[in-house]
Amino acid sequence: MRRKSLEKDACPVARSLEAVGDAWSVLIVREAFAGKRRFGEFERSLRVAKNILAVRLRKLVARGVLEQVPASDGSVHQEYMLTEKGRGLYLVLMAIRQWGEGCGGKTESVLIDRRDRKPVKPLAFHAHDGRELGPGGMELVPASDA
Amino acid sequence: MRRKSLEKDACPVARSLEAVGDAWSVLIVREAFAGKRRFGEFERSLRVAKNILAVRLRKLVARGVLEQVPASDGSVHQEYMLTEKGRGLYLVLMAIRQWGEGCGGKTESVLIDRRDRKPVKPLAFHAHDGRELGPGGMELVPASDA
DNA sequence: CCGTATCCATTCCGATACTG
DNA sequence: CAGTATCGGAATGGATACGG
Repeated sequence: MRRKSLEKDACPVARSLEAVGDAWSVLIVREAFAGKRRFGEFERSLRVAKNILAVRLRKLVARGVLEQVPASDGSVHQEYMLTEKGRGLYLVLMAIRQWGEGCGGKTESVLIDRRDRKPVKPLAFHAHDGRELGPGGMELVPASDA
Repeated sequence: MRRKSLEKDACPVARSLEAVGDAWSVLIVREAFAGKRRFGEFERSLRVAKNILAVRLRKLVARGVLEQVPASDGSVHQEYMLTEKGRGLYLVLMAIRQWGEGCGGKTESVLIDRRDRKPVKPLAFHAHDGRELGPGGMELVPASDA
C-alpha cells in the first residue's frame, strides 16, 4: 500500500497495520516471542536477507515494538527485545494462530498453561457478565458515544 | 515477501499470513464486518484502485474468507459476504484493534455488547481454571506433544 | 455499476560484496 | 557477528481506458 500511509487513519486497526502490517514484521515478532534476540538468529530462522532484516528491525524499534539493549554476553553488539508494547502483540499473534489452526484441518500446535501444562481456553469475547459473545453480538462505537 | 510462499509453512501464523497477510486484505475484511458487500462500497470506502481491489477480492474468495452471492437487490451483480471462516477473523481484527487502542494515548472506539450496551471485557487468555494468563504464563507446543 | 486490461512508476526483495 | 551499500529483477500500486 503506497498511497495512504495509514499512520494517521482514525481506525486503530489501520494504524496498527502501519506498524506491523507486513508479513516480515509479524514473523520477526513471532521469533522474538520464541526467544530470538540477535540479528543473526532472526536472519537464520527466517532466512531473510540482511538488508531487509535490518530495515524491518529498525522500523520495529522506531515503532516501539522492539528495543535495543546491550548484549547479555560481553559482546559489543546489541540485542533486540520486545518492549511492553511489543509484548502486547502476543494476543494478536495467538489470535492469528488460533484462526489458522481453526480452519486448517489438522492442529499443528497447542497453547498450554505453563503452570499446569493444560491447554489454555480458546480466545473469545465475553460480555461484562461473562456470557460469551460472537461477532454478531457486539458493536463497535466511537469512543465519544461512550 | 517473494521467496517463501508461507503457504506450506508449519507455523499456523505464517499460513494465516499467506491468506490475509497484506494490509489491503485486512482492511477489506474490516469493511466487510462493517457491512460492506459491494465492489463499489469497498472501492469508495478504502479508496483503492479497481484492479487491485479485484485481485484482493479474488484472493479472499479463493482463500475461503469471502464468498460471492447473488446481489440482494435485483441487480445482475454479486456481493461479497464473509464466510464462516471469514467471520472467524473477527477475533483477529479486534485483537489488532485492542493493541492499537492500548498504545495510542487516546481511545478511538469501544466495543460494546449489543444486548446491554456495556463494554465488552478486554480480550485476554485464561487458563483452564479461569486464571488470567500473560504471555509468559503460556507455552506453545507441537500438537504431537499433547 | 462491476469489473478487466494496460501502462508506468515505485517499491520491495534477494544476492552479493564490503566494513568494523 | 552485525550490519551497510549497491544492484538487478520481480512484484505491486495507481491511473486510466475500456467493455458488459
